[in-house]
Amino acid sequence: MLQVNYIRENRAKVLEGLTLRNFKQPELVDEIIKTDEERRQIQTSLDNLSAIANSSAKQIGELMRNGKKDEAEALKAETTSNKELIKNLSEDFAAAETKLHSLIVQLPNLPYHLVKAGSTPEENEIVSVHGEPAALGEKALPHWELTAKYDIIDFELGTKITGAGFPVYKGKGARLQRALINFFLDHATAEGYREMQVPHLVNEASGFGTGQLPDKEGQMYHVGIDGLYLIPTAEVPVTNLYRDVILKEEELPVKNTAYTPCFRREAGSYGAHVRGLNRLHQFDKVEIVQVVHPDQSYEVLENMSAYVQSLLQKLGLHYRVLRLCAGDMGFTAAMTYDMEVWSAAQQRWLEVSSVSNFETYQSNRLKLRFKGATGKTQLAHTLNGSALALPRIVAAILENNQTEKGIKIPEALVKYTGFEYID
RNA sequence: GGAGGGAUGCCUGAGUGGCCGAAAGGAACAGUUUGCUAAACUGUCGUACUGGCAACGGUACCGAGGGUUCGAAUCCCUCUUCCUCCGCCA
Repeated sequence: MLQVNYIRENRAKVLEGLTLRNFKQPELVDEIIKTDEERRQIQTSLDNLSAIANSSAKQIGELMRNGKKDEAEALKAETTSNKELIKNLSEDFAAAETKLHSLIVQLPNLPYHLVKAGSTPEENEIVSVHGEPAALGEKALPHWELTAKYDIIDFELGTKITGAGFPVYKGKGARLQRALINFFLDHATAEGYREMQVPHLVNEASGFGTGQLPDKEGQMYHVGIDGLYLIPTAEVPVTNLYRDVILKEEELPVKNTAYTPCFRREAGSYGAHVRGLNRLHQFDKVEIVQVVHPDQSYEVLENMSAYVQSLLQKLGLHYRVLRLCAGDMGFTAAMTYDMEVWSAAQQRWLEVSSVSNFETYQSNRLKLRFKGATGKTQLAHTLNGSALALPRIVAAILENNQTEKGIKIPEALVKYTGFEYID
């Protein structure tokens, strides 16, 4: 959520940023400024009236203590008339705040200056490409055939238990999942992230804090009876750990990592592109999250990107790094790098990680601040990234590493799987 | 699930209708003193909105939301959460 004061003082910049994003309702900005103006006017009147009421109440107390009952009663009568006014103004004030909030929540984050205009995935910038595509013969199979061939992932079985998009991992398939989770977690820990285990269901306040609510309401599974949501990513619980927290400056940067399953409704996406492991309703992911000093957040973003890339390199995957264009970025991000691995059998790039700097967009919602040497509290910057999301990594490993002898497990992973081939 | 007891500032903890944005102690920070460390002494020490060029003010907040009252940390209602006991259970 953008800060009202910032919007008020930087109207032109805000509009410019929104335009870059192709934001459809720039008129919201002026509406926000206008509502804020009203809000402040009401507050001024309300504060003045309250000040009078407070001093009257004090006087009445004074008079009572001195036994001047008549005078006290007279003053009481006078004050009563103010009450109605204060009550009305308070209601107006609350209404203005609610309105302001509901408006400001509709504005996405502003893109960082390096982010280019654009609205479609095709307009994303390719920052770099690493490795070579695996050279596969004519007989190369897509992963959904490989998983059936080696009986390691069962999509139909999952359908019976739950529905489409909830696969069952079997034997070496299950073991591969566990190996990847440990591999990612071990590396994150070595990189200085603290491993956390967090709830997989979150309340509404948490959903709001990281920006899933109210924007992406329909993307999350909702446990209505308890008012809870299944997490679409560990970002939600891990970042919300710091909701309503004022950190000491020396506690920064905060670096946490967590493995969680992720649940996404993915309403309305069907077809060839979502076959197999390409898009699931439940999948596993290791996430890295940082809370940092505003001066450092872009440096940290680069570090996180480099870290994620180091994982892809260790797994021997051909990948590329994209800087998302303004219109393709998530609502809450100021800058995002996507990492995509090459799926040799499908002949397409698969997104396996998204690393973003949210600047103060989340921290403003979360009230996540730090107190600096000057004693001033200010909003921290938050960042997070997948490191990594499993299904598409699995898809790429299966497809790119298929051989006559079976699926060859990447060298770095063998000590985690305990086997070299899936056959 | 049932019964009872709590929730106050960074921490401990006082406060049961006005003089309380909140005692006291501790921690932390700054300074004085000191050969160094320690101790002692002095000062600072919540958040947010808002008025003002500033100096300096105003308002709100004592788990959350409502209510009573001229006036609420204090009384009433609802909710959340923690603790103790009972029941159930991985």
